[in-house]
Amino acid sequence: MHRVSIKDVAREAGVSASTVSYVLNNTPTETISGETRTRVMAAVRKLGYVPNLNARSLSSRRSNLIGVLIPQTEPGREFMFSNPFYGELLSAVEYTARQRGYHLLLSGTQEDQSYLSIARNRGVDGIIIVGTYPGENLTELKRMDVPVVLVDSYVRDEDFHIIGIEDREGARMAVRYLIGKGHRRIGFISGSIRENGVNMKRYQGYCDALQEAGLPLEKGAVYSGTVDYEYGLRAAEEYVRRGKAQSAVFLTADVLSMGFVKGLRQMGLGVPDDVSLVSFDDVYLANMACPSLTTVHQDIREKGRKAVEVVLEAAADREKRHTEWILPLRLVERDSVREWREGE
Amino acid sequence: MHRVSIKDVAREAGVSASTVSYVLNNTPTETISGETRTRVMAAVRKLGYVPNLNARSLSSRRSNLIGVLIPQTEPGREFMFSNPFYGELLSAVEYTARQRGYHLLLSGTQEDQSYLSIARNRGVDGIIIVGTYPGENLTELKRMDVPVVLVDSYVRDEDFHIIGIEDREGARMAVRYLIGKGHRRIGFISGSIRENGVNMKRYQGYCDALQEAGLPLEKGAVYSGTVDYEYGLRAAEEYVRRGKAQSAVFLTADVLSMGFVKGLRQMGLGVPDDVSLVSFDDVYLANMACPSLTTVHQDIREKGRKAVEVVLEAAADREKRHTEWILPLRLVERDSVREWREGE
DNA sequence: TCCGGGAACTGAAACGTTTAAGTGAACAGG
DNA sequence: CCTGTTCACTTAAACGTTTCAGTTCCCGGA
Repeated sequence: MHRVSIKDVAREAGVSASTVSYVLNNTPTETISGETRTRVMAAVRKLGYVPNLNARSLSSRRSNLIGVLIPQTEPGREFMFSNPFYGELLSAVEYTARQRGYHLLLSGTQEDQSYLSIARNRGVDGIIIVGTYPGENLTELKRMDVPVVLVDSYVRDEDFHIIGIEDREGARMAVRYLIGKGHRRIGFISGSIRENGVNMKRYQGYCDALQEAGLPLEKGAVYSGTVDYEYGLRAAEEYVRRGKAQSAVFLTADVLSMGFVKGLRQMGLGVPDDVSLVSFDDVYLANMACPSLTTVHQDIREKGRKAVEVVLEAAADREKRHTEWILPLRLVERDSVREWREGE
Repeated sequence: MHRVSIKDVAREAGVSASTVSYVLNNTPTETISGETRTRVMAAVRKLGYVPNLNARSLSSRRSNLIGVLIPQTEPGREFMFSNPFYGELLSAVEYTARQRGYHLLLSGTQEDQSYLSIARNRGVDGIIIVGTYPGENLTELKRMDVPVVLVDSYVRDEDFHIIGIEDREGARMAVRYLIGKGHRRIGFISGSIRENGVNMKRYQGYCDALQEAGLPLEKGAVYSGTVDYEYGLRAAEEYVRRGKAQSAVFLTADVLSMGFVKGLRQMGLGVPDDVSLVSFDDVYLANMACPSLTTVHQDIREKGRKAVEVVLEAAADREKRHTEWILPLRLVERDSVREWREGE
């Protein structure tokens, strides 16, 4: 079965292949007569022709393809979306890209290199990398001269575009809120706190808030593991084992909260009656949870949309090496915090 | 900046381009000497060469790309993953594909045609379509002579591969379970019940179970809308408005349950105290919910894995026009159902 | 009548691979 | 010494576009 190509259309319409190409890419209208144009389009329709995008990419060096790299949080674990945040972000990215006539080349990533060399040679027009990557790949990335947008990464580099949020400020906002509700001893639960990582930033915000309220920083109030439901469960156990010293907790992701709440419940404790908590992200889950979560809201759709816009702008104008977009945060009050009275 | 091509490697290694190609695709080892092989590999490494996959696809008519089409449930709504089921499925698909050396070309779909003509011309090696599509596209799909796997679709066609579950049987299992717990009046909440659709199948299962227990089918016990959290909320309101006639409810998706539970709670009703419910899918959310959901479990990872395997097998052997895989279901008992005593 | 110039195309090279077919050297068998 | 095989490559033709550089043709102006 012969796939119909541009030549078939040309023959059918009685013109050359290049004319067909010009019509299809509607080059400035003056150079092709209306009559030819309609004849070509008729042939296209009649034969059911659709261009071969591989050939187009090869020839034009544009692919209308955006590479998207999403972290696979644990090696060997299928569910890269163990945190629904990624699903929502991806969804927003896909939607925006599709509106603009782009498709997504999706790859999960463990912390291996392979994904890079692959993603690059599809000839993608740009790459959106979500999350945090070790620095050694970056030089490789630079070599390929393709616009790169780093979403939620701690890396700062003059050759990459950045989309992020005020992690530190957001965390401070959350903890300050708890303090405003009367809490004096506040825990911190997060993924692994690595130098310059997102969790580190949020930890700093946590410290900031305590400090400005003159509250002590307790070593035993900090829990650090992985960002998923299971760790939330474990953190709850640990919290009880350590003696339930804090009346409130700040968690760096909503999924963590989901696990934490569940873990507490299994041990007979309730939120917010026994422990208050505020978390981070405001994934749609946060509102579904019970209690619904008071959380630092970030606009995930906007983040995804922005990522696509930035990558496409940079693709159109390769002079743009570096832009930085820090999206605003706000606290959403729901039902996971209660007031704490002095001496309770 | 010149992208290094196979010719550069050839020059560097002092061989022809085709030799390089043969080495890279490691054709049967006898035909290339070990010495040449190492020299080529050295050149590849030295120059940092990586093949251009577009060119490769164009020439070899294989792309190592799988097209994945995920329904965007509502037009204009970014979150195609409003049902986390899709995220989990996609994740499993991506993981399996990556293991096999394939990448994913992702596109959301409204019920328009455009996505098809696009997906096809990337020269994907196969297409995985999730959910249900109107029939008119199918003839178009057939024309493109590419293996197609339909996941959770009602369409049966000798030219497509099918992966699904026993929807009807699963629903029956769920409702039978409720009956076993003593419930006599049981509601049904689902997305729109269209001819031959998944929801129709589950509705039939619901009817089966009632019938075999000699229970009447009540018109007012059926709620049909869209498969998302919001409709779950609205269904709860409607349930109360109609007089809370049923002591238990079967919902066709976990997200629906999430909304329903929340909606009830807002009106002062509790699950399972006032209403029992069992739902469908066993998305990871189902276990996080409170109460955790008794639900019909389907193995989403397995579904995704199978989809990739089938599509790749079919790509390797174009004689395989049609296979059908119906994955098993089982009921997972959690905390959303309580026993109902006669005359309560 | 000739010339210049624009409109409306066409020709052909290029994009970077794969792969069928071809080539030459080495070598074994007779 | 000739012939046939095998080994280890190389040649060149695709694959289906885009796009630069022509080429025709026609028309208006001098």
